[in-house]
Amino acid sequence: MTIKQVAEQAGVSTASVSYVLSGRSGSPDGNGGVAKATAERIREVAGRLGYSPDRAARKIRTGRTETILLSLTMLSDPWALGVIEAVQRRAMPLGITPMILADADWASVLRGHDADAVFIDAASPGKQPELEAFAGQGKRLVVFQEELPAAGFDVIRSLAGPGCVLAMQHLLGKHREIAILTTERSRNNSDPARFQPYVDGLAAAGIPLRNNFIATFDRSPASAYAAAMRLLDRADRPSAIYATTDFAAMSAVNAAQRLGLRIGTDLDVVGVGNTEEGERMAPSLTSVGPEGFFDAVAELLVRRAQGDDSPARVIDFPWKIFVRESAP
Amino acid sequence: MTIKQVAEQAGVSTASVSYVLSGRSGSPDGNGGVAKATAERIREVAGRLGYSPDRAARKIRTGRTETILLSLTMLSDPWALGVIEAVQRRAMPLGITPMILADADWASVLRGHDADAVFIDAASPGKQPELEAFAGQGKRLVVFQEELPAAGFDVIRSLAGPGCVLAMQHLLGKHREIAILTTERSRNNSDPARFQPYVDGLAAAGIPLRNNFIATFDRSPASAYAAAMRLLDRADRPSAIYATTDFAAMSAVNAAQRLGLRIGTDLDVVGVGNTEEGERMAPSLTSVGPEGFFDAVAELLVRRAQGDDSPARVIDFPWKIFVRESAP
DNA sequence: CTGTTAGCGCGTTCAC
DNA sequence: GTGAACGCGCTAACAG
Repeated sequence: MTIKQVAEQAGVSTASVSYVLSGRSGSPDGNGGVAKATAERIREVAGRLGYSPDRAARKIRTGRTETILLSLTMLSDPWALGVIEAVQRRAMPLGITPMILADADWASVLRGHDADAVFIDAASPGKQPELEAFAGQGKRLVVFQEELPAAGFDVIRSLAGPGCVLAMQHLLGKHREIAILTTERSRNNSDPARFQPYVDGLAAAGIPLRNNFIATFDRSPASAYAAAMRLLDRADRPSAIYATTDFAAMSAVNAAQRLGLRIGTDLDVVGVGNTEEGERMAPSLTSVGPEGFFDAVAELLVRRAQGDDSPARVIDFPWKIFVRESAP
Repeated sequence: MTIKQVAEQAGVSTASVSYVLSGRSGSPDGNGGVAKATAERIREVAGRLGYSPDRAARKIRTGRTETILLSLTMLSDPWALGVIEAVQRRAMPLGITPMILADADWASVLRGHDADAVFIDAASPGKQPELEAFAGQGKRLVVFQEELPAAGFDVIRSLAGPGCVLAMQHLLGKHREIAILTTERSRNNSDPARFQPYVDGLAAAGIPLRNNFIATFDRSPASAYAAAMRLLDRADRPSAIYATTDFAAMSAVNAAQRLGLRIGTDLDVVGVGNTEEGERMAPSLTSVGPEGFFDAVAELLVRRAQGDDSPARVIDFPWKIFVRESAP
């Protein structure tokens, strides 16, 4: 089905078909200077033949793909679902399709695939040159990262640092045996916002750092569960766990329950991210997080996808603590 | 960065650049009849300029996008993650990028976006004409569905029916108060494979069907959780729950635990799908499911994406029951 | 006001 | 190793 076949069937030129179906240019009736009757006939034929323009061909001329790419590292994380859902809701009504790239190397994919806007949820600060290069090629990026400047691409961040301080303060009000469940990356301080508050919080309370109270996991729920088990399945287990993501906190709760520990009594757990899933689980999860974050991401992406050319910005979100059953 | 700029810089024609960089056609050295030295120079220039071909332009000529589209209805379902992970693993090494379409109307997206192969995880039988139309346009579809014939598109199914019979038999060995947690769609018998075994199983055991032992949920985990609560939070609660997905079963376990019920003692829960998450949760989930399913899906998709033109097939997977703690 | 002609953009590939 | 046509849709310029 090409535009040419539609034009033939309708007895007009391809130009007329294009004008009518893309609704661009010319008169405000949306027919681009084509008589109403003709426009109607064209639409009828296009409908009958099931024609719809080849996006690739269109892209070559217009530079637009009507697409937003979401590069998400950990799809199993409710955080990712939050992003997807918000973007979906905002973009679909405008005819923009959100495509998800799971846990892949965004750099290599971005090289070839062109979306009108791209969201990247995990870029180490070292990738800044690469990101700048893409931005220089005219790709519109929105990067979720806590340390990068807005060097040609938007940076959206949510100040996890102060938020995590709140989480630790909450636990320190009742506990001294506090373990941390975090990612390897975080632990190496390539992402200090979530790890440092643990160290500083203990130090401020005069509690020494214990190596066997530090457990790390990689991106799979399985490994978070195993890491939590390592912390809990022994005599000198901690009385509280500070988990650097909600999903890890949920795994910790599962592990604790498996061991017969009562959450909120034998063990307090605090997560980071304040996801809906955490709020809903039993027991509900105490967590720190931003408010309105997903909608802001969606809003920004859609604006950029529609060609907003204003200077790149850094957008911050304040965090607060949501106290629930897992750490009363 | 276009092919023309690379050609200029290297002092050759665009044809030579294309031959070298796409590695197609002609001589087996992969240079398409371009001298080694020239090929080297071209590669060097392309690398220096950071060139990479525009996929849209390439698609217009070759008809290939090097892309597989996965239309997945419920990303939060571990089942979806299983599909993604398997396809990722199989496709990436071949330079094929899997793109995910979350919970969207595949029909409208498919109209415009062209992937080399498309996986659709939820198509009601009524959509057959639409699917056939797409297949007729040369789109390669793989549909996960239990009733459709292979009408121009591949159908992969896993005989949930017999599997669910196993699940019910397992519960009927110990219980008479068995509730079902299922989707609205399933209940209307638009997907009888998972619902009918419940009805038939009870009938065969001479147990009357009770309307208040039937609870339905839609695609969100929240609603599965709420549905489970409706079943459990009352005096005449069932002693076992047959959930038509693993993710619903997990929600039921959470709900039961919140109510203080002991899983495997006060309440048995069986899921459908046999997901890794279910296996890992505490208590581990008894479930029925196929073996090797994800890899088969990935294998088929990749073959189709690479142009396999053999007749469309229906592929079946036998199911078995995996007995674990949630229903010993 | 209605419609067409023709060239563009980019990578591929046939014929020389 | 190259020239040039090709595929598809968009749109400026032009003609009735």
